[in-house]
Amino acid sequence: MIELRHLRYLVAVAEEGHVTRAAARLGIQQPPLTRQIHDLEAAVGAPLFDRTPRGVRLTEAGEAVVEAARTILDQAAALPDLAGRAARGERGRLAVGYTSSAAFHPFVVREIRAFGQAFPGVRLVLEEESTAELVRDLAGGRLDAAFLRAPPGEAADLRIDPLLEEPMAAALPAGHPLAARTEGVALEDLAGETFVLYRRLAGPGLYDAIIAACHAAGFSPMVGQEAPRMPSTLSLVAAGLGVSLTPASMRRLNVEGVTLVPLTRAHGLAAPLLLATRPQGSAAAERFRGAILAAARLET
Amino acid sequence: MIELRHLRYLVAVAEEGHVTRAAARLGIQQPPLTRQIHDLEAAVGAPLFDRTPRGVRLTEAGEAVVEAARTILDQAAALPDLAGRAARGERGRLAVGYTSSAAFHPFVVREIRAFGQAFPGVRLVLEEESTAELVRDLAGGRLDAAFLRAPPGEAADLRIDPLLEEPMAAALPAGHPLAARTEGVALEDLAGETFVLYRRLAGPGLYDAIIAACHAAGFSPMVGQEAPRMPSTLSLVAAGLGVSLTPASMRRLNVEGVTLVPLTRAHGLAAPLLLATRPQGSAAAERFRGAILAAARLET
DNA sequence: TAAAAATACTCCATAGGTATTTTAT
DNA sequence: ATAAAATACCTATGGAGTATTTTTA
Repeated sequence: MIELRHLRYLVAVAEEGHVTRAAARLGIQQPPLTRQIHDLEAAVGAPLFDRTPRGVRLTEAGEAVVEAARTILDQAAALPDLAGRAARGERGRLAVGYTSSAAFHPFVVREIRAFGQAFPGVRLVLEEESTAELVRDLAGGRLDAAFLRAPPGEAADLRIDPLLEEPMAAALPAGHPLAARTEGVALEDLAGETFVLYRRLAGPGLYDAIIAACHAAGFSPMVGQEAPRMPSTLSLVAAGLGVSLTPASMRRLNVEGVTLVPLTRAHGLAAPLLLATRPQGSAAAERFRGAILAAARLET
Repeated sequence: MIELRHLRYLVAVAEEGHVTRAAARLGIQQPPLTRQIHDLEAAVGAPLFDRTPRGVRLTEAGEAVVEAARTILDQAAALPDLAGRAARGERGRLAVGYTSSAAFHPFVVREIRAFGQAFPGVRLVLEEESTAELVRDLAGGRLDAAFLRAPPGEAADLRIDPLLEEPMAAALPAGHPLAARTEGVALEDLAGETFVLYRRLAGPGLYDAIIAACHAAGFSPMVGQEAPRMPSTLSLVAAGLGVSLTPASMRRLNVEGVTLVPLTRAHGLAAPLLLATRPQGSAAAERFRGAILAAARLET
């Protein structure tokens, strides 16, 4: 059975061109070294050295094997470093998910990119999914981290870290009388409007927060249409089916026929950005969480 | 010190997810296997497995190391095959030289290409040099084989194998009266012409053979110009400085202003093609020589 | 509590050491 | 004649075996 020891000895003898000198360099005696070289020759099935009275010289088979042995030894020598970097989360795979509404948040985009550049050894896998799917995939281990807009209900023991509180904006059809009010509209101004809302599939979220804020503003919103995803909400607004309330960062979507106006007097309504991770996640996941939390702290 | 044994054991445990089962598969007992895995973890500086009451599971460091270990083990397992193929001359480096006049011989071109395709593991290095340089480089070990046009003098114990006898052709300037004689010219027809000859730097060769053939044909050629390389000979003919005699395969050069006409009645004048090799050359060189000699035997 | 890994020790195979012979120039 | 590799034989390190304890879901 070939061992790395054989390869180390082979390389030493090849470099010295001399079994006795190589033995000295290896800190062993000549006879055992000779024996190991013979064992290796038997294992590879070909003579590796031509013996001369002044030393030894590599055969062609020897040349080929030494070359291969060097790369093998280098790879083996790199194992501790490799293991250390994997353990420190500097390499591996990191699957990050986000809801459609988080996808347009500049913070999310910027920080994912920054992490990828800081740790090129980590292969980033990105998934845009619904909140329910994100939670399921996190619990199932298919995701390591997810950016959410609202805390999932009694979610399978996930760590939820609040990152940012983003102001809301009113999404109005282009021709709407309030669309010209670039300085902002108050929530009260929308009383009497028909609302198009993003309907989360599981647990309380933005939907309920909006209803509650409207009540705080003194009216009960009329909900005309529910959309399964945040971007479709804006499409429905563009189609004139009503107005909506979205995180301000949705401005990035630039949907034609929709104007986003800042929401003044929001009655506590805001769009939180959350990071969900599994407790004791992978090292890369821990590193990611640390980087994201630090960035969020800087942001506020 | 990490040995391949450690890596073999690591892979087995990783595949079984179970130290005891892996030990059975490896034909050893569980405690020594546990010990070897611990030794590897110490050498690598990171835990490779998470221990559970139902077995073990790779850590991220473990994943990374197992992946690297697999490629290392594959490379080590390939060593015997590698050595065997190197010993049989199916891989390595082969430096082949040829004189400028052999470079245009279809046999040389074809057989070098055929060898390269038959043994893709052999890196072919080609050199076009003067005969003297070829002989020197062969002796110095910088070349493994060389195609020559004439045997070198008392050359440093090289093996010389005659390959082919190629007919000669008369190289005439385009406007020359004999250039129209496509059926061929006799050597005698060239009596009285001025000759441009390829002057070999060392030893007797084509030059002397031509002089001798002319004498046999009953005249003493007038040598007007000597060229250092076969192709330049044709340039000088094109420039109208005389006629020349070259191997028929020089037709391939297609020098403008020069017509090559077959030489009938050559008085024994022919251009031999020779292969020079070192005795006890490399395995690849021996293989090459064998292939070339076999091809030459088929040719005639 | 049960299955598996870890520990403690014992043994022996083999890497390595010592002495000497053989080989090739 | 000489330097180096090969052979013969011995020693002892450490890989493997046996028995037992510890761990954790």
